[in-house]
Amino acid sequence: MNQPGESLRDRKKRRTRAALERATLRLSAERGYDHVTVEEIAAEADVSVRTFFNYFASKDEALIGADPEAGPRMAERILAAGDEVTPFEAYRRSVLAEITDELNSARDLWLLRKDVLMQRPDLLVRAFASSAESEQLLADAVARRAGLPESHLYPRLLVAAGSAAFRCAVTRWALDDDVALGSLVGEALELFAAGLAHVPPHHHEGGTS
Amino acid sequence: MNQPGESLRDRKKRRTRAALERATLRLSAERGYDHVTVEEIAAEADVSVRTFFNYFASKDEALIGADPEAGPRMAERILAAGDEVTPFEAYRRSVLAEITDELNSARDLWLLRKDVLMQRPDLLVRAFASSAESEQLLADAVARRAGLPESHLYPRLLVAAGSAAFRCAVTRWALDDDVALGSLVGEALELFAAGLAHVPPHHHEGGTS
DNA sequence: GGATTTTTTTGCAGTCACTGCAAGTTTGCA
DNA sequence: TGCAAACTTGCAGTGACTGCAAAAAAATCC
Repeated sequence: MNQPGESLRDRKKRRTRAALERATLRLSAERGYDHVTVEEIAAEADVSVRTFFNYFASKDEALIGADPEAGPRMAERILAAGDEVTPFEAYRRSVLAEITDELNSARDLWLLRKDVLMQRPDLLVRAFASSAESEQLLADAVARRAGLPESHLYPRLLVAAGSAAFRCAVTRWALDDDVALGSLVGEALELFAAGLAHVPPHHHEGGTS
Repeated sequence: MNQPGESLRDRKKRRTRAALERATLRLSAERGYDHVTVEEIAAEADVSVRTFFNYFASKDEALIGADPEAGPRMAERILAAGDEVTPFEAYRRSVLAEITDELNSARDLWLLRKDVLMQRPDLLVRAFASSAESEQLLADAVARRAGLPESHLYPRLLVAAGSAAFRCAVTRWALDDDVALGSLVGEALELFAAGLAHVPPHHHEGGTS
């Protein structure tokens, strides 16, 4: 009894993971991240505390809810991009694709996340810290794609810039959501592409660019 | 009894802080960051555990040993820069100045730090997370300097890029220290200045590409 | 269907980071 | 010298996180 797509086991795991993520966000948005214990989260999701830690290495990780497959998926996309695009472009597309998918499939979670981050902007930085291994994976992919040695700064820097772009975009987005998160990430990457040396013009007011 | 420079109290505080920082690094380099307890660090520095936490908000923070005055100092420098330089240039100079000073006054600590980070590269990201408030301060300074509204992405992005540059430079530096850390940070900032859109050439002699 | 093997969940005991509070101690200042 | 402010300390407590071994559930085999 093993469907090609998903076994009962896999389905249950997905559901548990999702429940824990949602519980973390719901409770944190409601009464503040550090007024919520893992015990309460686990209770809300109807599993034991120990199970929480089988799914997430830390409370922070549950907050950002990083998909463990996202890293490999993005690396895949970077390497699969045709030779006609630059490494930067390949990376940019993989980031934007990932974010678009994520937002489409879990918009409600991001709204909760926004509430939490508005209360404590520093949590975003902390939560991102857990994605360190993932960064290494992506940097290697970029290096391969760009034909650079592993020791070169560029791949690491590009990936770190992507992280930073996302982080800043979310921070900005949490302030007021006139603009779509996806657009903000795109805008940030655009600034990195063009170079930070020149100050961008500031075409503001509700421009949903 | 109050010298213009430093009171007895100030001197003692500096010494205690330095002792704690050094103890954290020495023990961590020797037997690994998470095989060292705060209790041991405090003992090595001859203070109580409680005092450790009066100086550092977390064990991570002691590892990076961020100078609490560094943020304000850099912000100061950014705002003080003459009008003939761009905001980017003002920021770059403040970063490089800070790093040069830091390396000159605490090179030995950075060598210990290198040992620790070689064992666990992810610690760097985590340690940087504690500098979130400082980032806000710098971003505000950049925004003022560039005449941009606080909501604009650019200032935040520039500061985040600076963090990333430093982070990547240290990571690279920890691999092999043929190159000075200062130069690597400079190089990284250069890449950001020029824009990540084009792949940098890799001027390498032993090119095992 | 039932036996067995593999995976997942759980409870439990323990470690350790970190916090608030209420002394105790040291330094600054008049 | 004596008082006030700043710093240190111990203590008790909370809560994140871990390893381990047993229970429960699901996939596999006959």
